[in-house]
Order: sequence, then structure tokens, then C-alpha cells
Amino acid sequence: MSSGLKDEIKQTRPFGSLQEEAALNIARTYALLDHSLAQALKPFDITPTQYNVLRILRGAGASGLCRNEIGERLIRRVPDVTRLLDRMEEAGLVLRERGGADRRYVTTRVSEDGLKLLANLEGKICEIHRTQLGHLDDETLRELIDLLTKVRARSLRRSSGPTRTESS
Amino acid sequence: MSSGLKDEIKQTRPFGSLQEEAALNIARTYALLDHSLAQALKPFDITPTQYNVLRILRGAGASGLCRNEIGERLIRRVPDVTRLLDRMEEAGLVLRERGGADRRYVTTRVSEDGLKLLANLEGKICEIHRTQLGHLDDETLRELIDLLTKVRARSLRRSSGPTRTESS
DNA sequence: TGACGGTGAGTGTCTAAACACGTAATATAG
DNA sequence: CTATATTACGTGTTTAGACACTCACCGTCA
Repeated sequence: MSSGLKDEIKQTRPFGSLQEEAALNIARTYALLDHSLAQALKPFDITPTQYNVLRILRGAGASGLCRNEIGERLIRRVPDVTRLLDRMEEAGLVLRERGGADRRYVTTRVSEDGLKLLANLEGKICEIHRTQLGHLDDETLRELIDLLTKVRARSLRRSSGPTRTESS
Repeated sequence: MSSGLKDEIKQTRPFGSLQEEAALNIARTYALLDHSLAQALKPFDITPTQYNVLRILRGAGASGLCRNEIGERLIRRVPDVTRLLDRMEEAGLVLRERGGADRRYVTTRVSEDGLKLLANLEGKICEIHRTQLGHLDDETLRELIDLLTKVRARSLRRSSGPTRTESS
């Protein structure tokens, strides 16, 4: 069981350390999950990151969020939120508006089309999650979540995540 | 503890399901680990994927591997192994040679420089892993590895990983 | 022996990521 | 009230990822 990854990637040598094996397991598992999510989202012409943005903006509601706030809430930090939003604006999923008290800020909000897309996606996404993780019971999932939270605990003590090169 | 991710990404709503929360935890954790690895490798002018290739080829030894075999052993499958190897060949890290019985195959091997780079990297990589995961004891790491292996178990029953668009 | 399907590798092209730099608006200090 | 720093956003450019397509070689079988 614990040497499953070695077979998957046809590795001949033992892992250098348990830490390395754990890191590779995380990477491998993420690759599988992300790939299937990306495939599922492709018919809707959005990427997992764009889906992430849509959900963030839906959560923010009518007041919207500025570019940097969106960047900070992304699961995977990306160094070019501007053009990510450019593409989503062009696709009609979000609306941007400069103004308000501080004229540096550009507020981004989900559009009606964006909300409709999210609603359409909801069932599909649940199905993906069931396919990916439905074979594990709640206790196992909770345990996994707790362990991953522990993994991140060290990083969190020192920074709020990968530093983005923009605005740094 | 289990709501750590919500704070990290400043999420206001509860997660849709435990499955979703687990998937997002995996993604978030991977993003942190991958980012710090990429930063550590940057002074050596290679990416995590290139590092992965170097280790695969070192494991394969003098007989080398053909392009598709390399692609199958990567932690993260990439759809353009050819140009990945192009870049590494240009950097002097690998050698490619067409020939042998079946002249369709192109055998790739690590170069001397590639091996030297790997040797130089070894200590650095161990240090990274200690920084990332050194706060967890062996039992905890083993547990995490076992859980992630369970997560992947379902995918493995149906395919050997994300299908690559090339050669499919 | 020569047409055929399958396999291994590579190319063209578009999109996205990564990184350094630049601009505009606000805050702060003297 | 001006000079400077800081913040928020955008742009230019290089590199890598994604996907469809083509070419070369092999085995097979009529």
C-alpha cells in the first residue's frame, strides 16, 4: 500500500526519505485531481483557476473584490491576476469597474452569466468530487484534511502563502 | 484546526462537502510545496519537472529511456515531453540519440553535467523537505502517505494516470 | 511486396504562467 | 505643501503548457 506511488511512476530506487515520499504523494495526487477537474471544466471553456475566481467572487457578493484580494484568496496563487481577469471579462463572466473613493482600486464582480455558469456547474462539480473521493468515508476524509492542515501549519507561521511576484 | 483552509483563503461560506474540502486542501498544500521547491531550484535554472526528469534518467542508468517512458514516469504528466527534453538538451543536462534496433525510438540519457547538478542539488532538496515537512514525525507522514495512496486507488483501477494527449 | 494500422517522435499554434518593469493614485514625512 | 515612499494595477517579454496535426518507422497480412 505505502509503496503504491513507486509502481505508479515505475520508480526503481527507494525514496530518499519519508518526507520526500510524502511530498511526491501530494504532488501526484494533486495532479490526478486537477487533471480530472480540468477535463470536466473544459466543455464550459474555463480552467480550474477561473472556476476558483468565480466562486471567490460569488462569495464576495455585490460589493465585489479588488484584484489583489482575489489573488490572495486563490487556492493556487498566480502571478498575473490582471490578465486572468481580462480573459474572464472578455468571456463575459465578470465585470470590472474602476472608481470609488480610492481610484487605484478596480472592483471586480461576477456577472449574471458567471452566476449562471456556476449554477450549471454545481452538479457537475459534486459529481467530480464523488468520483474522485467518493470511495473514502467521512472519517477518512477528515483525517486527511487534518493531516494536510498540519503540513501547511509550518508555512503559515511564516507567510500567508507563496509570495506573488506582482505587488511584492 | 480543520477549518484552517477557510482562513487561509478567507472563505466566508462553508465548504460544499467534505470531499470538496479535502480536494481543496490537497491543491492548496501542493501549491505551497511546489512553490517553495520551484524557488529553491530557480538558482540552478531548472524547474521541478526538469528535476523530476533528471532523477528519472539517473534511475534508468546507462540504458536511458525513450520519450514516452519518461512521460509515463513523471509525477505530473506533461503533454509536451519533446520540447521539455529539447530545453534540457540545450542546457546540456541530457543527451539524446536516435538509433538502435527500432529507429523510431530516441534514447535519452543524463549527461555528466546533469549528474553533477543532481549531486549538487541533493543536499538542497533534503533541506527543502525538512523545511516543508520536518515538523511532522514519521508516523504522521506514513499516515498521510497511506491516505493519499487511498485517494489515488480509485483512479488507478481505471487508468494509469492523466492521459496525455500526445501519442493517444 | 506493398497497402494498412499502430506506435514513437516531432511541429504549429494558441493560451497561460512567470518575471521584471512601469504608471497612476494615495499616504506619509519633513 | 512639496518630496518621497507605498500601494494597486497594468504591460512587455520570455518561457512553458495544451492540443491538434504530421512525419517516420515498424509489423502484419492480403
